[in-house]
Amino acid sequence: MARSIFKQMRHKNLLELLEANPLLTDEELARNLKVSISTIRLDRALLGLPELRERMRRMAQKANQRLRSLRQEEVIGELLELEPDCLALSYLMTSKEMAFRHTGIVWDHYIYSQASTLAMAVVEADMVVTGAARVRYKAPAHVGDKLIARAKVGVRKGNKNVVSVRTRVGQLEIFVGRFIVVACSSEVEN
Amino acid sequence: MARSIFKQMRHKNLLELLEANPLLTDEELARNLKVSISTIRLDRALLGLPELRERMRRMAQKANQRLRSLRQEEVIGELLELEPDCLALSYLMTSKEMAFRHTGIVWDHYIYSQASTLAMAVVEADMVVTGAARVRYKAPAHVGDKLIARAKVGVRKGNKNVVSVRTRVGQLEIFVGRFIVVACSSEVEN
DNA sequence: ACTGCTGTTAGTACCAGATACTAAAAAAGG
DNA sequence: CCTTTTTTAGTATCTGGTACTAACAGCAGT
Repeated sequence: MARSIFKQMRHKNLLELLEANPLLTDEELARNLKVSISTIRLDRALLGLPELRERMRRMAQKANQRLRSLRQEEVIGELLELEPDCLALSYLMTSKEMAFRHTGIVWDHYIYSQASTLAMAVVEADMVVTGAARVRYKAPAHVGDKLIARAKVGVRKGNKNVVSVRTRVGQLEIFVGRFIVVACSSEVEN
Repeated sequence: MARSIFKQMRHKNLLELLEANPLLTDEELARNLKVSISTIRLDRALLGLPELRERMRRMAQKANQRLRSLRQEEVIGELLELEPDCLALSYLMTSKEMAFRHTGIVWDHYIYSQASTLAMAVVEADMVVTGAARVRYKAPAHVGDKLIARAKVGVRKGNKNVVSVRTRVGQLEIFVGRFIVVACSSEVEN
């Protein structure tokens, strides 16, 4: 029973190592954790972690998609719902990289970025640009908070759309913003 | 001599195929170009193109770096001047990673981030937080533009500071923002 | 027609980093 | 001491290659 604690620790370390650097071979992992390659393979199997090549393949594929897909990945956060010219919903998990050094308070520009990209995504046009915005941060967001942003399209005047975005953490509303999103009628072609 | 033209064409096609999709195996490339695998290998050797795994490895590494840089690189730009509670100046070189893929127009949130972090930097306090902002993007910034942001501290009411930020590219003013920066008297210690 | 050269294909041996599986050794616990 | 868990060792096999050798196709020049 005592050993299973070592095992759990090793699994935790393994996950952390791969999180930090997914490009480690089993051999390097083994050296790092001071166990045999066999053990690493066994642990990976138990944890359902794919082999190096598969990990590389996935990262490469993701990178590839990111380079040409635009809409999906350029939205900061994960797009959960989209009804063009009406509303949109996105989810952003905050990590410690997004926070102020030691306070754990998330930088405002991450919240802004999620809101701004969502506001742009919800407007259906060949090309969109943020023209202006008025934003208010009602409460600080902390590392680990799950930010749910909801965009609603308001009035439209010519090529200008007013999009309201409200961001919540649980029940608490932490951010309200109003974006003027300008639709440029494919001024610059693809 | 006539065949060397075919060869050149094939090399061109090979390069284009790999540009479009770097995740093709030699076998797939061979099928695509209707030659043998040997020929593909030979061509790759001649053109100095790495094998699939190496290509994946490079992409994965790049993706890894980019993920890190996007999140960790505190987008501030370079602080050129700082006179606490008075004014500050920062410089941000825009790269293609900061732009909307096909147009070369820089995402608004990068411009916002530079301005916002500068506004926070100029306020002298143990801890600062952006409370609200009103921003206007007057002209698009393009990849390669050097953004110069200038922050000026305005009125102060209690722990709230009004900071104006103006961003220029050369002579052209592309951004104006007014930030409410809240100084928290070290509510959360380091 | 013979020779020389370029370009292409085929085939073999080998490698890294794995999987999948079997077996055995080591470490506790009872 | 015996049982069970955990770890290690070893073998066969796979993929997507490298590196190298050999053969063949086709045309050019003499």
